[in-house]
Amino acid sequence: MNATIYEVADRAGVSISTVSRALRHGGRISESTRTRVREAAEELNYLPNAAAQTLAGSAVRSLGIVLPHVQGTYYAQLAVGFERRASELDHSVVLLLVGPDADARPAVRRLAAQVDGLAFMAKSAADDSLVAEIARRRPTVTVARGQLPGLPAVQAESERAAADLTRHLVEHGRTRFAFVGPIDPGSDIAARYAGFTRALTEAGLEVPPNTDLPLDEDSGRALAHEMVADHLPHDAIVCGNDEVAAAVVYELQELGVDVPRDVAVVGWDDIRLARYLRPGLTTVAQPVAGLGALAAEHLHALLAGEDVVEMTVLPTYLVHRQSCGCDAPRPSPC
Amino acid sequence: MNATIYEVADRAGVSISTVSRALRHGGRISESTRTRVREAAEELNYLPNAAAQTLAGSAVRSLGIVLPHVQGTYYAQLAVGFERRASELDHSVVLLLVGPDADARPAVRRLAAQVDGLAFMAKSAADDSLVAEIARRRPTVTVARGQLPGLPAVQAESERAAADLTRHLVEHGRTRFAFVGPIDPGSDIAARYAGFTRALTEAGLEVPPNTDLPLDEDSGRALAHEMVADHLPHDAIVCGNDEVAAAVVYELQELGVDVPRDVAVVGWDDIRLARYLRPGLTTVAQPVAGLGALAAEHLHALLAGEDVVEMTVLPTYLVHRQSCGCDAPRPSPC
DNA sequence: ACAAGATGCGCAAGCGCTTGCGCACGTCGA
DNA sequence: TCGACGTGCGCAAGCGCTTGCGCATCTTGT
Repeated sequence: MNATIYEVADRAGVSISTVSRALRHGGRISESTRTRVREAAEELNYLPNAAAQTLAGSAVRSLGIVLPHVQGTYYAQLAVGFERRASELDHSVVLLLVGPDADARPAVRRLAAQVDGLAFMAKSAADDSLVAEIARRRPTVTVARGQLPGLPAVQAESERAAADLTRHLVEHGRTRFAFVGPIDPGSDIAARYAGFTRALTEAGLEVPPNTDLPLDEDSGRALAHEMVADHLPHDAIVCGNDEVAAAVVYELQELGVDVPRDVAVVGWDDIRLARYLRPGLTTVAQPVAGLGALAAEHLHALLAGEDVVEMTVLPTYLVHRQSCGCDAPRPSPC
Repeated sequence: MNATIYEVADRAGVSISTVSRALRHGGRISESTRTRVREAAEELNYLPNAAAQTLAGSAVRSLGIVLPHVQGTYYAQLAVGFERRASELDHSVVLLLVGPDADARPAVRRLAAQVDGLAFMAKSAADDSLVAEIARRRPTVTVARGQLPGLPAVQAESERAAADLTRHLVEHGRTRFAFVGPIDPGSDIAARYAGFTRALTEAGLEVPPNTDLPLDEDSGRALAHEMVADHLPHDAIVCGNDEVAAAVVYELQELGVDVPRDVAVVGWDDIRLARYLRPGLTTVAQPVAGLGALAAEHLHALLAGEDVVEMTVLPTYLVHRQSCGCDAPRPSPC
């Protein structure tokens, strides 16, 4: 294991420069030498040391991606989209998951030392000051986490979709709303909450206080129980993601509440299983993998010295199923 | 951006050795010098070049993980489990996703050059010969993909759980079975199919031919339609994962079939949404993140020169919900 | 047959860092 | 007062590789 270029050179009876050239962009090497070198490399299980290659200037670029290690498919899709595009662009990707309570600083710094550019995804993984610190030393983009001055950001349209979604529920005759999700300023969810309140205000409805519940299934279950205990104070629940919405729906049903008749529930993300719930979950589809891919592209451009637009917003769209009160799947927004 | 240790040394008025020592395991440096160096580093936004550090012998170990870039939460959990443990053990993790038709070889080789050890997850990402080739040059473990001679493998118990699951359905009075999933020799799914056939044989029931359908939702939908067209040739469907099972259930219901009365359907993986389906999906829970974590641990041990047991099998357990015919959730296996 | 160019290869510098060794001081015990 | 240590730091080697440059050797045109 771990043969070096010297051993390969020895075995092939050439110099290390020849080995290097033979194994790479192959300029000016005779065919016979090249074969000899290749064979020697093969016999020794030679694998060039990537650190040395990098140091010596050959571009083995790698990109880092940091995200919270929460459950759910959202972050996974982000990572997948990023990796796919990064691979196509010939970058390798280093993955860093950050727990909610862990101190991200040392880990993120180590990552930054290791990669040529980084993408910070979602608010929770690293705070703004950390991101700004890193951005001073490496090309950096943010994804779905609001904008920092001077940094390219990519995110999905949220405010308008949330307003549309809320308006749709208003059109179904709903009047007593609740919103489930933690509202970090600058986050995606905050933008959705803004759209939510705007639509309600425009409809002349009361804007409920922000519940500020975390986005997990326990919240959903708890909310359902609370609602039933309070004799259904709401007739429409806008959830921060589909997992929570699923939990709310399920638990309401268990407690004998009819969804959507008594309470409409909508989610966000359009996870794959949203369509298999009964009622089908009305939700907002986001181009999650697209966000990841775009982040990779921006990093690539940044590394190539190109300028990158500061803010990219990808479109989202409503997916009407039944949990909002629609009878059947509809092909297009009402 | 990208200040070097030389510039820091200049600015602090010391030699590069002092900078290196001051910023690291700080042996034998006066406090005043150390502060001066730190300040200089800070002002220059200095980040040590990881490639150089690696080359010079300081252990910045990184582990690679290669998996198919299929949808679903299974691989995401594997990756998360791996990353968490690897981080704890002070390894960074490089992620490589391989498409089903893409040629994995060059990408995997590049990855191998870049990391100190690799984990291959699931059969589809890289074939045995590739894995064997890489294993000759780097410590390697396989996860949920069967065993290769000489390589540590970790996987979840499959055969027995599949047999238990099948037997459970037999106890519910089911007699006409089908199995959904591609049966690559040596794969997890193959082991499950083996358990499935064993249980049927032991029960004196007919073993259906292997449908060998891919594990996606289209397969599920197609199967449902086919079954209805054929007047329900099966009364129990054992699916290779929960996503397929969800699709089968949904589509059967759409076609007016009662699940589980007319047809029982069970899945595998216990994805989070399995419990929110109606009927709740009976399935097999696997310690997926645990598999990933274990792989990271094994790699860590291998790099430390320790021996690692060749095969580790993690326990799985049945999760009884209603889609098998059970009336209500049960706390423990029947 | 000979200069001019093409071809094949080796030399050596250098990428940014870590670390063993040794030198110059300062401190202490006798 | 002097030798024996301890402390703080610099020197320089070396990690494994890439690549510009230059030197032979071979090919080609005339």
